[in-house]
Amino acid sequence: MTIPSLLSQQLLGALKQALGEQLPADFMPAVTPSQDLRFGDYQSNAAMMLAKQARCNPRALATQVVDLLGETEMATAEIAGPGFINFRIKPAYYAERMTALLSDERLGVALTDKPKTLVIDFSAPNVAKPMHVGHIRSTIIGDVLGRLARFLGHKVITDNHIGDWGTQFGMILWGWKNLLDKDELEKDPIEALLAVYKTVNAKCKEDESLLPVCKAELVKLQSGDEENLAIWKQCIAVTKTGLEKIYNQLGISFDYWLGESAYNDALAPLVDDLLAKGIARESEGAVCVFSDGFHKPQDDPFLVQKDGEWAPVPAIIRKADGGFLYATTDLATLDYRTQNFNADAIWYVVGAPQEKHFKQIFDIERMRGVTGDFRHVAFGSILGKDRRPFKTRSGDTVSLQDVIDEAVTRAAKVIEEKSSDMPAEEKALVAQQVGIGAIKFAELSQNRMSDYIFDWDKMLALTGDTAPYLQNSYVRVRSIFRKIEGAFQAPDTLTITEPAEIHLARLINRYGEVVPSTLDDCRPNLLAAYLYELAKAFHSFYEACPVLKSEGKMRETRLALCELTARVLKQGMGLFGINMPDRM
RNA sequence: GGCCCCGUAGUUCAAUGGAUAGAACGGCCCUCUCCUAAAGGGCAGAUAUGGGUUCGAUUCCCGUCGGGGCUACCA
Repeated sequence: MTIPSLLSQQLLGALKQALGEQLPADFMPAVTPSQDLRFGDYQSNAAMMLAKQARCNPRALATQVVDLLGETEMATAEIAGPGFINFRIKPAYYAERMTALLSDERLGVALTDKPKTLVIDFSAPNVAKPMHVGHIRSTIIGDVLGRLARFLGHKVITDNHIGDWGTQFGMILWGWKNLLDKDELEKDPIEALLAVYKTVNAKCKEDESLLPVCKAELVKLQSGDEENLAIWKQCIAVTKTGLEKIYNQLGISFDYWLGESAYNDALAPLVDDLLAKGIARESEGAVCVFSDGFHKPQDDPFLVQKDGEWAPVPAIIRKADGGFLYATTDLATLDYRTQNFNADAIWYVVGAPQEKHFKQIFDIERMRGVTGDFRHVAFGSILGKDRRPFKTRSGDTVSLQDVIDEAVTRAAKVIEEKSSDMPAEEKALVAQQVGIGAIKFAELSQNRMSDYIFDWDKMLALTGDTAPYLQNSYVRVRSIFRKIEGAFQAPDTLTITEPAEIHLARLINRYGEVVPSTLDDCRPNLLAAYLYELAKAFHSFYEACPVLKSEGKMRETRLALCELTARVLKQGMGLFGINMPDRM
């Protein structure tokens, strides 16, 4: 059990005594880490909240509660300000918990008591288009949510819902037959396909007669033409190979690659079913789902205000020409996941602009009586220097492979400067770990909802609040352990006294609180901030408290602090899919 | 027009309604005969604007200004 939950229980007991009947039945006092260490380790504002309801003086209530709490083995409570109850944890208590952590593989992170079957839908690039920086957010955040959920005991299914059935195939098919450079296809398949697509796209703009020809190719594909199907399959195959290459470099993998095309056969019956149930109806030739009036107009994803009136914005699930859309596929995909995977939670890691789309999808499920923890884990846009979103349609953005290459190159350069004597093979490996780590950490340390401006130097920075900073603290620990004789022996007791030791102990003990809360709100930046703080505390400790030169209990304690710091850093960064090198 | 997101140091980002708003980069000043200086210690510097709710507001509510997104047959 974490320290704040223990404190919360103690506090509840004291509040019950103090307030008796006046305490609300299901009240659980919040105990949170203090923002400023001058106010102790943890604080609660429960007295201020309750005093209002009970109509008493908050400071008086807090004083009464603090008297009841008294001093425990764990902490001393004190009152401050308008009625804060501050808890100061005793170093000996931290020490005691740490000896337990030394033999705990989970380092204090409890398994969830409500395991879910969770499908995470992320990355989802399009076939025949290379991944660009815009795919970074979904890919990295989705992967991390999967790792976190698994670690916490959920059954996780990751699914790459690739765009393999879009209208772009009309142009690609025509281009494949008329323009494709077979040599280029050998060398860099995705680039070759992209080039074809771009060329055809340009040609269509010049020559209006071409577009219908491309559309005809698409229709042929969709009606099962063998030649076109064969080409289409090849496009998917080469794209997948290219994508795998990038995912491998990033250390990311998927349980399934169920693209849009996997749901083709389900679309027509789905629309028929929605029509039969009266959830969808025809309008202007298309089949649409309209508002059922469940929500207030301003919260209704099927309504928009126009000229002072609420006008319908239906979800179209079948076009007037009979074609199906994004929404149709997503509904069919959701059905598949709930039925075949028995998913009770489905999280979509998709950009914020699609918020309305998902609100509609989830609302249609509500109308159909399908329930579950369906979430749109949205994130902000990556902007160009002009503060406008990168244009993905025109294709002139930075490719993900270029970002990776540049990151590794930059890391390699620093390694060459700092550790020129390292074997070449290790240099290459460390450059990979540092470079990729830098990219991932730059993404994960940001609030996922914020837009950010793409900047090479920021994304690939190797100093400051970055992965290499954390990796370096790990490296420093490993370096210490290389210098002691024999393996690390966990001592039975620890004695922490120095401020730097206490602070490090405080943060190590907090790991078990941070990991679950990071998943609760799908906010990797909480864990990133914690890990950075831990690394920072370690670097300070490292400067202030010599380990190898100390003796006896002090040395044992410091070695244990080093060991636990390293374990937390390694495991925490592992949850981010970032590797920690032993040397750098 | 309506709905959603956003506006914090020179720059890029943090902050479940909490106390003196944190970092990083950049700038200035210190620390390597000492476990990896990819480090540590210090200085300067910010909540767009006007109201409201609250013991307390960067956070919640209303208005103004500014940026972005969405707003029926693309994904």
